Amino acid sequence: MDIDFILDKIHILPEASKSTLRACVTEVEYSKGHILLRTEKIETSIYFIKKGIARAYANREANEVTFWFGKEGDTLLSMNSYVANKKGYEDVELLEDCELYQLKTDQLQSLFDSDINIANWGRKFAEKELLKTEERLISRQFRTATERYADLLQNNPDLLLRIQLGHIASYLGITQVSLSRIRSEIK
Amino acid sequence: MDIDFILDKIHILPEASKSTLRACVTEVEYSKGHILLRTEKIETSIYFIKKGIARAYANREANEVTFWFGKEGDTLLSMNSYVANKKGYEDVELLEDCELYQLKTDQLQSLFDSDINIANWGRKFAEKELLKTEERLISRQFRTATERYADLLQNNPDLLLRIQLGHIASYLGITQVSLSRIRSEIK
DNA sequence: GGCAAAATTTTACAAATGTTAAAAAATGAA
DNA sequence: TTCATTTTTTAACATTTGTAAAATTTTGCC
Repeated sequence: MDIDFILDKIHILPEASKSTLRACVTEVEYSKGHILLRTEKIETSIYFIKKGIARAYANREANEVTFWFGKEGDTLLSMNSYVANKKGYEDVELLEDCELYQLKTDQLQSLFDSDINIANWGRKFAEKELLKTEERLISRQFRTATERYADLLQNNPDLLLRIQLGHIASYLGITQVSLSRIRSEIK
Repeated sequence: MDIDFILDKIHILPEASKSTLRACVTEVEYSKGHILLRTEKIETSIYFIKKGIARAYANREANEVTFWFGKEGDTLLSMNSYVANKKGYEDVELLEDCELYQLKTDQLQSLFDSDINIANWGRKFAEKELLKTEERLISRQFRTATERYADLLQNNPDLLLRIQLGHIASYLGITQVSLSRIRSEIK
């Protein structure tokens, strides 16, 4: 997935500003299983996923809880590092070999102060992520695990094929045994 | 709670930009029980709460589910209207007589295009709301209803005194009967 | 293909939460 | 204060979801 496409999908940028922003982006590759972001670390980059999938999880006593999946075109970042310059609460693991666009946050921050188009691009980025996050919060409160699984099946069938069910169950907030029960009832 | 304090709490603004923004703000008052935002309506204003509390809820088949409380200093808006200019999924009811600062979103949008400081203020606003929303999402996934009640008791004890328990239970994602059980075990 | 390891499903039982209805307590208006 | 209304708690039972362990299926590698 092309970097121009990803940047414009967030918010259309005038060509001059887009060139400026694109000039800060570098490409990196990591293998499946690589831990890209680590809890307790202040991350200094954000990433756009060119190819591959990843999951964010946090440790809850003995077991880990997955709360985010990202795929091609999605943005991968520690929200706490990006917004508040604090340690994150999540690890991010690559679930496939990944190609990523990397952007240093300090460079982005100075562009925010000098280029109003990029400032508004950053605003739209946060706003769109906010809307997605609020929708997920509401979905979690409103819909049963069965309904949320059906949503996933409808809207992201590829994730179900690419990600193992233990992680999906954790993401849905249920045990793998419950997810198996749900799947056996649906089919 | 003063408008300057609320604006600066989001992101410090140079005095000139703050005056510009403040000039767009008007004060309004509504009584307890007033429905300020309505599902299925594209809202054209956002509000800052000077005094009072409110809740956002959506209808889930027969019963309504509360997913947000706001109090003094909080921002009250339909995220879907503000970000995507679409109908919201929530009603917002005032739970006390309220004094509000009102800001028309079309005025704010044009300030975003002309004043880089206000654009970055809007960016920080979205980013901070995003961080809060992500933390709530994770808390909902990680913590039991009992723990989330304890959090509320610790961080927002005033809400428990000001809001009836049926709404609190709905916000925590449990029935009022379960909340009563939790309360009887804690005390 | 065949084997070992990993992932998924199934089973049986335990624990937590929901439902419905009734009792008790708190609130507010005359 | 008193009474009616609303809110909160309690009780009994049904349903859902979790836990632990075993059985089955899938995956990856030689």
